[in-house]
Amino acid sequence: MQRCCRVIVSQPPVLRPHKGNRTASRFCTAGFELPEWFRNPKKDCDSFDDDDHDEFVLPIKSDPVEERSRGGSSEPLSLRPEAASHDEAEFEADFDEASRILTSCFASPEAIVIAMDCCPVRVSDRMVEKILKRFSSDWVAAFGFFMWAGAQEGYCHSADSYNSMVDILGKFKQFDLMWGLITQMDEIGGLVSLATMTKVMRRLAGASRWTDAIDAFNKMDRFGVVKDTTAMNVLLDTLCKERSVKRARGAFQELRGSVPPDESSFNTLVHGWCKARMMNEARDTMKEMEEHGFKPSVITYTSLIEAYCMEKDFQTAYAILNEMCSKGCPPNVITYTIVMHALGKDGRTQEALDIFDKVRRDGCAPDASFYNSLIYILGRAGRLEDANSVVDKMSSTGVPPTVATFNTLISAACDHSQAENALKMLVRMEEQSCKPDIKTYTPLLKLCCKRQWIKVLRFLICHMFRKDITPDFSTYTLLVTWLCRNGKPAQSCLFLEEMVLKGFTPKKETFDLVTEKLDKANLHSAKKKIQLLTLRAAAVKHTGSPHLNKDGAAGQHIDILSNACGYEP
DNA sequence: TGAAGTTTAA
Repeated sequence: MQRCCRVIVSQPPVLRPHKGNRTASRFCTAGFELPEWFRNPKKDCDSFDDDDHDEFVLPIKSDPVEERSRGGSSEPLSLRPEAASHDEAEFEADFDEASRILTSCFASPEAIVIAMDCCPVRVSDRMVEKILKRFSSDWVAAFGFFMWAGAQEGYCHSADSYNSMVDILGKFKQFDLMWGLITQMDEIGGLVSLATMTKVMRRLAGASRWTDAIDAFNKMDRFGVVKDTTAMNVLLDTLCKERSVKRARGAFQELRGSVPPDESSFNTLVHGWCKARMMNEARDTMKEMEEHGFKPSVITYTSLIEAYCMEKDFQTAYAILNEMCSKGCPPNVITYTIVMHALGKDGRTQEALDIFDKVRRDGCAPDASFYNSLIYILGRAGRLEDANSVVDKMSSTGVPPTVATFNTLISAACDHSQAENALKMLVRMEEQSCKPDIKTYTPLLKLCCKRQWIKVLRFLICHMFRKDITPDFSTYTLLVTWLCRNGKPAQSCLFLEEMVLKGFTPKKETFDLVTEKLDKANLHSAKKKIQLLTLRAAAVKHTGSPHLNKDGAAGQHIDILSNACGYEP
């Protein structure tokens, strides 16, 4: 029913059964294995004392994060703040238990339903929401749990839970299952809303199924969702954001007779043209907007300015700024952020800082994004001290730093090889109860891969999991490619396999790179596995499932994959 | 996430 394959990455393969986990068999090789907490994050990190060659030592003895991760301090390893009550403790225990089961490799959502049936987890809306969030990058786990929960007595999924599930299935292009769920929501009655259809349209368009997205809009009244201006604007925005402004225009022309456009409809289209750098069309849409009695607003002009900034045509951008002032439509903090940021990115640091002064002179209140952009510019110019002092300035002016503030500082520190400062920032985030996201970790992970700091890499992945953050497609790609480029092809393989197991389809270049490096390192059996993994990835793309299925091609490849390495599934 | 702006990144 369940099985799990590991890539064997060295010669000869050393088969080491996984200690203490009944559900996931795991095999590894000398030197490196994906740590236990990679699969089962709630377990302690116990693998820091591996004998990796690792030049980097975490710098500060008193670093609370490090101490905790080693599990060696007097402070107990706490995965979360003290449970507030008995109920809370029970909830957390249930969550851990469900996570433990779902972290194993399962053949299908149905297999998860069977496994979950033996587990005394109490279902609630909150539990479902939390599990779906935690497993939002593993649709089989998420959907298996969702189905199991929905079958529990006395529990019915909320509209929000359905919407989250719809979104996850859409993200992994499981459109048949997604529509099945919509039908179910409709049959229960009244659960399909514009929020649901928004997710459907965005996921379809995101998968380049623009026509399907338009069809979804057209048939949404069948589910009781009104095709009004708001709904039309969602469709237009979706098509524009997903690289099809021309289809947006087409849909707009078709719908405008029955659905009255508003200012947003036009601004969405103008922004779409600007994003596509089709400035004539953008200006035409602005004219049309005026014909409909809507005056171009600060949003409209800002879209234009952004497009010219992207083209590095600062001359025109400045001209529009002046035009705005003369038309009585002054730029706001967003407009200035765009201009300042583009200047900074283009290396015109002083000009960018002049904008900062202008904003202060104009009495336009900077917000967090504006400050974050300033931090980015200073960091990029190597002025890390100044960048750090902006944070103090923010706090003193009542604009608290955000995740992006810290992420930007971490990224700047990493870019300037200040790993210690970057890691300290991670601690500071914790102190300030600022929840990291995936972007917090990417620069750090990249730096570790570049420097071959395998232990720190593990530490970070452990840290991520404690925060309920799982690698996404680009993080996996980053790990695989950077480890590979920096003399760690074997380790890179493990992440590549993990990636495929999670249902991501790596790019061909990623496979090619890994194969080439394995070849050079004479890791023949690993290369063979990667080639089989390529087939598996192709099967995933074809069947949409990374997991075994009764008749699908993926299943066969797994068998080959297992047999080829000489261990039992 | 979603009518405009900030952090990663090939």
